[in-house]
Amino acid sequence: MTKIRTRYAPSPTGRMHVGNLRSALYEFLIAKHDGGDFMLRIEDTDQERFVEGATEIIYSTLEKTGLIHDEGPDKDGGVGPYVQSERMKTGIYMQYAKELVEKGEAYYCFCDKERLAGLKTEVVEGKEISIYDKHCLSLTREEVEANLAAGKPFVIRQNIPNEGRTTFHDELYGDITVENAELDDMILIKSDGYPTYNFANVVDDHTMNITHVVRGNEYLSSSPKYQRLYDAFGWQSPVYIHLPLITDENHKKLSKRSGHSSFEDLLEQGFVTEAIVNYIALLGWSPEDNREIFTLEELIQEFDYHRISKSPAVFDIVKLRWMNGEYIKAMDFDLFFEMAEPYLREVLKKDFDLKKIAAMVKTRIEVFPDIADHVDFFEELPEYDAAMYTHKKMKTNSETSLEVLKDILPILGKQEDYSNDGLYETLAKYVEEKGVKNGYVMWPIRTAVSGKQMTPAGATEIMEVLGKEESLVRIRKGIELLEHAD
RNA sequence: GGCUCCAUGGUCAAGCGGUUAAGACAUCGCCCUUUCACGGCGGUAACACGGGUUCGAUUCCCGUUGGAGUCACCA
Repeated sequence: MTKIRTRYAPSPTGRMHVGNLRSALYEFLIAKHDGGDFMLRIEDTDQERFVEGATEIIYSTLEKTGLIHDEGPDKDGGVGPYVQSERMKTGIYMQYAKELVEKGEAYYCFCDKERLAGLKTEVVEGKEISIYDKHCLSLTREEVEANLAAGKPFVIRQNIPNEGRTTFHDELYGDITVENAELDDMILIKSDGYPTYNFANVVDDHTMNITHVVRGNEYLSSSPKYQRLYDAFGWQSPVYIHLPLITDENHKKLSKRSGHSSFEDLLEQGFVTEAIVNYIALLGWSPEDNREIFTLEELIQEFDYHRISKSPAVFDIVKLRWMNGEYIKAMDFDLFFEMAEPYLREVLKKDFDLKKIAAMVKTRIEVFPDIADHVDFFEELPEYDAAMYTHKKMKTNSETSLEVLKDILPILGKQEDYSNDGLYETLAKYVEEKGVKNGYVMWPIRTAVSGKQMTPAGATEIMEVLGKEESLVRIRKGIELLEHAD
């Protein structure tokens, strides 16, 4: 059995879409699970769509996610990716295209844009399709030579007969057959001399000895054309694995409009790389057991492409959030603090013990930006309503709270030890003397020092962070508020 | 519209002829608790429809319906 060789073949047109990231991940996993090789090939044959810096985004994304390619032309002493515009310089694509022309499997076409536009037909409102009419196929060899000699712009088209049918095999979807008449004579070489994606893809996959072509199933319908290309060359076609689409909540192909369609979007929204990779791995694939949390290493171990699903999967940001929360909870504290600090500093300008606050918040957030809502009250006591002092279960209301706060104010005023433990001890004593439930006194205090319905910690922990002075100020404010209630 | 693919709860999904049809997210309730969250326990919720095949269909076949993808000198 030969080694599995897969490739990720993105075009540098912007940020890395999660659909593409998943393709890259599966291509990587399929190869690695089998001890094979994973290649990277930059498909930059479209000069118009090329986006400055997009190639760098691809590199950095793959590096961050750990999807490191194995092989490629030497570049600065390292393993570079294959780059089509570089390969183009060797004339490889044109050479192969001409081979097909010789075989009668392709032909020169000199039709201009206007003529092509005339071929378009509107099939349903707003949608138009165009099938080339093989006009230039009838050109004689002499006519072609003459046109070429005259420097007339040309493209090279694949010659697909109008008769018969073409079948290809997909590992997941099985045999798929289409009528040749349904297939358009697609362009192989563009008038600027560059190959089209379709053609470069076939030539490169073959010359790079790719054994498993893994791609999104939006390519399913053009695969018969690829198959005909392999057949025309007399090449053995690779194993095809078409991946189910990732859709948005409306079951449409995930697009930029969803706002979280790219890896970079997700990072900016406070997701961690490992959680993103983990979640994406599970969109369209599931392990034999019910496990959901996987490291990349574990995925390599478990990934069996036969278990890839055939139906599209909705990208569920809510579940990703949950998973991200799991990763944050499991994260080493120092690393967590490093990542959380910028978010903390954004809302906390005063001199707080950020580590203590970070620890409070670690198990309660799903993504880093959640931090702000949890901790903003430390910076400044928010406006709040006296009704907040009423808690059914704690059996508290404005009156009981006022009484407790008034009782406790002098006690806390004398208190020197403002550590969580020290404060708790003092308050516990008061609770005991009074013969009430913990919450009966903790609730009003917590409310007074935070002004919030929910906080990341209890009353004493909050006071510890706030310090004596600020704690007392806030309790006095609470008393004032309650006295002027009604 | 042609062609192609897909079809188990709201979402991700297990299942591959006989099951009380798993599990996770979300949702709801209870417990825990110095509030909320975390955690624990439990509940609601699914085989699109119609024909076959079979002793028996969620599972196999056909059709219907529904959804998606695709139909460029873009990838």
